[in-house]
Amino acid sequence: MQKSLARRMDTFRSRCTELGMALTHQRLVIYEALAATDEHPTPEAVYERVRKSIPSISLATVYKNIRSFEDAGLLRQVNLLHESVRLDANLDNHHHLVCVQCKSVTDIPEDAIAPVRMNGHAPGKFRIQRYNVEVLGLCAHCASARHS
Amino acid sequence: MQKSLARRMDTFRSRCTELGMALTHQRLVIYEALAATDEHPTPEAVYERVRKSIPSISLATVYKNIRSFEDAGLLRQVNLLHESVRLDANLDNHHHLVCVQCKSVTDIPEDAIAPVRMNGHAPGKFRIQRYNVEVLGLCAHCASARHS
DNA sequence: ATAAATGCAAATCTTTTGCCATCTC
DNA sequence: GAGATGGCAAAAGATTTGCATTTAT
Repeated sequence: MQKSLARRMDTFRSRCTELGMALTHQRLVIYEALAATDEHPTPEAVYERVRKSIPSISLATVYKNIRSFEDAGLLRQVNLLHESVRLDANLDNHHHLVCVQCKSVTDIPEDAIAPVRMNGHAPGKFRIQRYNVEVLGLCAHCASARHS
Repeated sequence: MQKSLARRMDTFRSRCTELGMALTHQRLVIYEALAATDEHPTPEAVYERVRKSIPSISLATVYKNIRSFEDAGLLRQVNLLHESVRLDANLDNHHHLVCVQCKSVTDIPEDAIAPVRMNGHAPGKFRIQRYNVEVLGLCAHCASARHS
């Protein structure tokens, strides 16, 4: 079951208090816009939505808060993994090891991972073509740096 | 086994010819820079590398060619999935259905997918934290639009 | 010779920053 | 009232575009 909007807002409020983040009107509206949808909006899209209730809000404020929410663990980027576009000339099907710390990306062959399968029914009428697995964790280097 | 650089360059040449793309010096050098590494460089990084052999090359040329290579299926973005940053307030562990056509992203609960496991040994000394699965394919809407 | 590709500069888009006014605690 | 936050405008970055020149076929 998905967490209800009300519960998410509660979590939001407590976490803000916990971190000493002021509960401003704009913050509440921005977070609600995010928590109320599962459409993975862009910052721009969030801005447009929030503008409906706070026409004077600034795009910079939206960006600043998105940042704060990420830092607070209240938000994730769908691709939190790489700071910018990354390219890959390896056309063989493969998966990635992504270091959550240094953001390095390492290819792993497709067969290094047990075949992924949906449990039961495919959701909706989605026509599956392939699976992309990102293995998140700490690379050897970052893992050992932790011991310092 | 990974395809050798030489083989990749062969594929590159044939595909270019096939598509009527001129085999310019810059193109060869750019593609080689990409094919010779698995470091997932940014466009900027590619530019810097290519500049070593063609100091006069323009960043715009690098961008233009990256585009062409993607279109030609000679290159993939690691996150080919979304055109820009996408946000997600759903903090529960979950996976994504990504429509390769309309780029829509839909959450699916973690347990909709059979637990992912590495076959045998974890590569290197990578310390695995969690798995992120992207199920790529066509959403119901785009799948049906195909029949037109 | 023709069509495509390059290089350059300017344009566009996205995201961040600095600073003062304002608001929360 | 002190410190955090918002708004605005400017800055910084990333990517694209237009156009004249050069290059591949």
